Amino acid sequence: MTTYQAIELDPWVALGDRTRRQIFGLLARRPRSVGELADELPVSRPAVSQHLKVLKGAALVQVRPEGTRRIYAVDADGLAAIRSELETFWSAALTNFKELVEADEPSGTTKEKR
Amino acid sequence: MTTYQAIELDPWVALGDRTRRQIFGLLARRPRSVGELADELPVSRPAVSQHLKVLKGAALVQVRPEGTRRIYAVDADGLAAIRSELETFWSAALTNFKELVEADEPSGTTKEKR
DNA sequence: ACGAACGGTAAGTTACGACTTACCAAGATG
DNA sequence: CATCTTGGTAAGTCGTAACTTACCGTTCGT
Repeated sequence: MTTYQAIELDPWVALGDRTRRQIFGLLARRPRSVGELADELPVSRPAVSQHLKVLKGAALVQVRPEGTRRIYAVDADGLAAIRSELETFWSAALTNFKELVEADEPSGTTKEKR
Repeated sequence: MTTYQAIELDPWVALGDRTRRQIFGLLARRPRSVGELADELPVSRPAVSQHLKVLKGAALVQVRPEGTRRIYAVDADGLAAIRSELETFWSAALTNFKELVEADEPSGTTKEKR
């Protein structure tokens, strides 16, 4: 229990790692086996395995057994989840900007003095 | 030179941290000073300062001096950047899914979700 | 000018994430 | 069955991110 063996359900944390984002990018292109991924990355196969575990814990990828191989693919639902969370930030920020532009706000929600 | 004082330009890494995502979420709602942020978070003010430095390095926030206070706000461009990167994953995955669906129709390979 | 408010930086501690190698389990293949 | 392939897991090392407290520079108020 030294590493990210523990359940990691935060997709942001999962994609926060460069290597995992690379893996995710490769899988977005097309599903691949663990070995295939490792071949295209500068890390060992076990490392890829561990990263996949995190991505899977974050519901960003899915596995499909195929003989002795495990074919990984991106999980559309998980991707949609983090996407919508980003949209939340986005719309909140946009709303905020609009209020700033309008500059004079009757409602007391915007003004804050301290 | 102990911490994230170094330039951090990766927005994914920046948002990978829970506290920073909280800060970012607060700023998305409305701009705030460092002290205001620290008041709403379970960490010290210097910690907030350090997180803001990372977010700024990732071009996710902007600063505006106002007296002795520094008003931080989300940077629309930075947010747009990470947003479009996510869209890249999204469209790639969608294309991939379509290919998969179109690919195996004849054989006994049926629908499989999750 | 003095002190308080505000915030950035330094320095140091601590926890944990990202690797590695070694080993083990399970399915294909002869 | 023996063995090769494929991958997940264990154990351990190492670097660094996320905190803390202490300190310092600025700007405002009196």
